[in-house]
Amino acid sequence: MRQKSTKKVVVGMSGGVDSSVAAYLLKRKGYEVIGVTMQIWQDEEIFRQEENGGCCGLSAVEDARRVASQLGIPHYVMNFKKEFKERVMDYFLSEYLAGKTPNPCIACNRYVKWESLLERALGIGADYIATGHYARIERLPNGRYALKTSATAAKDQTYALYNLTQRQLSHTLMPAGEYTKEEIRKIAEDIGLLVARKPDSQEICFIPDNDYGKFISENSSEPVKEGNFVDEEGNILGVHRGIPYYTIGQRKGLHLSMGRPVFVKEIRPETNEVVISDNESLFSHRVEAEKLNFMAVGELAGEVRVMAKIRYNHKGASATVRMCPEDRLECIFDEPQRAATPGQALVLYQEDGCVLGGGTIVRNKQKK
RNA sequence: UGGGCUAUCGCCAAGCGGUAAGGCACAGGACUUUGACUCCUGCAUUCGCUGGUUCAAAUCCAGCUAGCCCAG
Repeated sequence: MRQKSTKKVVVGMSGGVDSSVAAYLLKRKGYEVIGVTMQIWQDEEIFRQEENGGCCGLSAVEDARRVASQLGIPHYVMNFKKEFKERVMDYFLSEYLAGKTPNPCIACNRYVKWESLLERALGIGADYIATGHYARIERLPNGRYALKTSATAAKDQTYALYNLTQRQLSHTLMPAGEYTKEEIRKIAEDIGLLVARKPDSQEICFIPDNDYGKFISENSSEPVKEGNFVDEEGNILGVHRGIPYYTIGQRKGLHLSMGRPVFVKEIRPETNEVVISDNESLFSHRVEAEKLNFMAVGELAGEVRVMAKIRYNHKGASATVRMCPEDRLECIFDEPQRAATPGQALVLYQEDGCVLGGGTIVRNKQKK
């Protein structure tokens, strides 16, 4: 008798298991669920039929539609290609050309899913949007909303969501965060979802062959130019294929036979140089971040002890953070971390597993 | 055109008469729902070329070729 006003939820359905089960769980809880699949980059014209027997983009829509029908919920396809192109792909290209290493999933979450999709959902009268992300949303005693690591530490996606605002969080549901991946698949099996066994997605969706360099060369307005590999003393070691082909810490694909493994230490877009070093000199205690977003707190006061991640697959390491000039944040790790990379996100966690906040890693000032 | 040295996988490099180490690079796979990293597997029937000695040669001998060095 409690649900006289049923809440309406738009679930972003990718056609995968997680979002499919998320839709199911919400429906079971009594929400009015609407399935929406976002059309973001898929270009129906150019999918390779011979090789795969079908385009992943189209099958995503198809899968989502069939799941929705199985669940008995309406399903719509919404076009977000423009938003995706501008906020994710263009950003991706310009960052790489600037010698940085962006995380497009974070941009996509922030701008496409939680800006465009959320606003459109609210526009059609929904109270929330929901996704299949493995994360939980909590209302803290201080009144703020914060993401909390999912029930499974092994499958936690809060890192890619640190940028969400309070308003966005207050209109978001993430039912998958209460379960482990295994449990989600089990649920899918139990209710007979045809996507139960569908493999997890991987790699960046708009670069199916995973060849970043090629994608950037073909899609950027600026030419990708060869340049020099240099060592830390400035000696020229060889010729590189163009800055977008490299990222900090990278070993493979350098084609440098030095007799010992060597890695990318630094990328210098000003001189089009890629600096090479050994593994040891990739470690550093200090990471600086900008474009901050705070979640569990409104602002950072003084020094705060946190667990910090510098990449998606980072287990996290304890550190102390504090604000520094120009709205930047300084993070000093107890133990030096390997290959902190400009463009990647620095995400901070409190002891309770809530996301304190995060930002984008900037180039460390060279201290001579 | 006198002397000396060296020629082993793309690079470096073991081997010294008994039937081709290793490292780097590279390729494939695993891991990973960003890039990386990491891990696993693969990678010279052949040792500059041509002959010779030997049961047996990358290993010894001769010639040739190439490179380096010293003399010129």
